[in-house]
Amino acid sequence: MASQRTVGRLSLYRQLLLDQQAAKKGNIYSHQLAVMAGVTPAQVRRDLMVVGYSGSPTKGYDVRELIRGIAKFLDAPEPEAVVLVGVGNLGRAILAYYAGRRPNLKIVAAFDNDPQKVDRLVLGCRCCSMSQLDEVIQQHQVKTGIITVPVGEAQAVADQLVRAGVCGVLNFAPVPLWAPEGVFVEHIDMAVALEKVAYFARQRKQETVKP
Amino acid sequence: MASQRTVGRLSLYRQLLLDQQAAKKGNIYSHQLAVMAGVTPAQVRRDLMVVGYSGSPTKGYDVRELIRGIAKFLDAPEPEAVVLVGVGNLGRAILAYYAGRRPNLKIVAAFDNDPQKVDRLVLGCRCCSMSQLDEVIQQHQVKTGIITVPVGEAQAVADQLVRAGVCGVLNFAPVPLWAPEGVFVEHIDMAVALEKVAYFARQRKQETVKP
DNA sequence: GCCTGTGAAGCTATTCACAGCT
DNA sequence: AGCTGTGAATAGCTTCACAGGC
Repeated sequence: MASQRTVGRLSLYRQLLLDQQAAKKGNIYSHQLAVMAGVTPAQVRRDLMVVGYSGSPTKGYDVRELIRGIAKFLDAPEPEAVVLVGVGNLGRAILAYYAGRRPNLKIVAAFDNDPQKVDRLVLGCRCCSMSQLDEVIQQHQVKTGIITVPVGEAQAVADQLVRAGVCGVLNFAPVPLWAPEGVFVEHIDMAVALEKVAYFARQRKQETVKP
Repeated sequence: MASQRTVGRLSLYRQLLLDQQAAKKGNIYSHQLAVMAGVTPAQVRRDLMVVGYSGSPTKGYDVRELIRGIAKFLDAPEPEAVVLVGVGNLGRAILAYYAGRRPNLKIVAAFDNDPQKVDRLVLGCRCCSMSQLDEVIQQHQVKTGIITVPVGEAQAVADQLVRAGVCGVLNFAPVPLWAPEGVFVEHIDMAVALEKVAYFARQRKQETVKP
C-alpha cells in the first residue's frame, strides 16, 4: 500500500494534470510536473511507481493516460458518497469548495441540528437533521465523513459516524479525535497551521537579517 | 531550530494544556498529554526538549509553567499582526475561527476586491480593498498572510504579499504557490485531504473485511 | 542527449530503552 | 514504582545516481 504522503501527492498531480489537459497538453515530463507540484523530479517518478503506468523516455508521460492511471489507483470503481456534519461557516465553505469538483466523490448530504438549516438546500447540498445521519449513511454506503462542528461536539459526531459505518474522517475541529482501529482520521487544525506559519516566518526573517 | 512537525505539535500541546488549565489541572504527565494529542509519550518528551522546560519525575509537568515555556518558544515577544486575503466562504470561516482565539496572533485586516465587502466589518475584522494591502502590511509589520482567494488569483496575491514584506504564507487555494527562498509556505489543500481520506477509508474497509 | 524506473544511500522522524531521580 | 531526559536504534521518506531506452 502507498504511503500517506504519496497518496496526497498523487491527488495533487492529478489536479495539475487535469489543468494541463484542459490546456491541451498531450504529454509531460517528470521534471515539469515536479515544478508545478513543488517537489523533485525523482519524487514524482517514485510516486508514480505505485500507479503502474509507465511513461516513455522520449515523450515523458501521456497526460490522458497518466490521469487515467492515477484515477484507477486513487478512486473507487464506483463514485462514492461523502457526508459533511456541521453547516457553519466552515461547513459552507467546504460545500462551496467541493461543489461539482470531483464527480467521483460527492457530498450527498450535510447535517446540522439548527432547525433553521434543516430541510433546505445549502450550496446545492441537502441539509438534514442529525437524526437522519444513520439512515443516509446506510442508504448511500457512505465511508467518508467531514466534521466541521464546534470543538465540543466533534468527538460525539465522530462516534456517531463510525457507529453508522464510516471508516474515514476528515476532521476540521480543533481537537484530535479518537476512533477505533480501522478508522482513518485526518486532522486539519487551522489554528495550529497558522501558528506554525507564523513561527517559521519569524525564523526566516531572522535568518535573512543575519548576513 | 525545531522541525516543522515538532512546531505543529507544540502548538497542539499548548491548546490541550490551556484546556487542562481551564479545568484546573495543575500538573500533567507526558503519557496523559500523549493520549490527548494522539501521539506517544516519548514523542511528547522529545518535542518538549526544544522548549527548555523540564518536568519533575514525581509530578510530571506543571501545566502553567509548561504553557509559559511553549509560549516563550513559539510566540514572538510582541503580538503579531496577520492579514487574510480573500473574503469568500472560506475566508469568512477562517475569520470566524480565529476571532479572539490567539491574542498573540491577530488578523488585523481582511482584503477583497469586491466593492460590496470593502470598508465593512466582516466578523469583527475590517475588510479593505486590495490597493491598501501594502500600506497595512507595512504599517503593522505583517509577516504572515493567509490566502483564501480563488485558484486563479492565488499566485498573484502571494507575489504581492511577499513584495510587501510577508515571509510566511498559509495557502488554502488548491494550487501550490511559488515563493522565493526565505518565504515559508504552508499549503492546505482540502480537495487533496478529502481524496486522501477517501482512499484510506477504502483500504481500511477492505482490510477489515479480509479476516 | 535527455528521458524513465529503480536499487542504494542519505536524511529525517519516531520509538526504544535505560540511567537518574524522587 | 513510576516518572523524566536522552543516546541509540529503528522506521519511514526523499534524493542520488545510474542502467536502459530511444
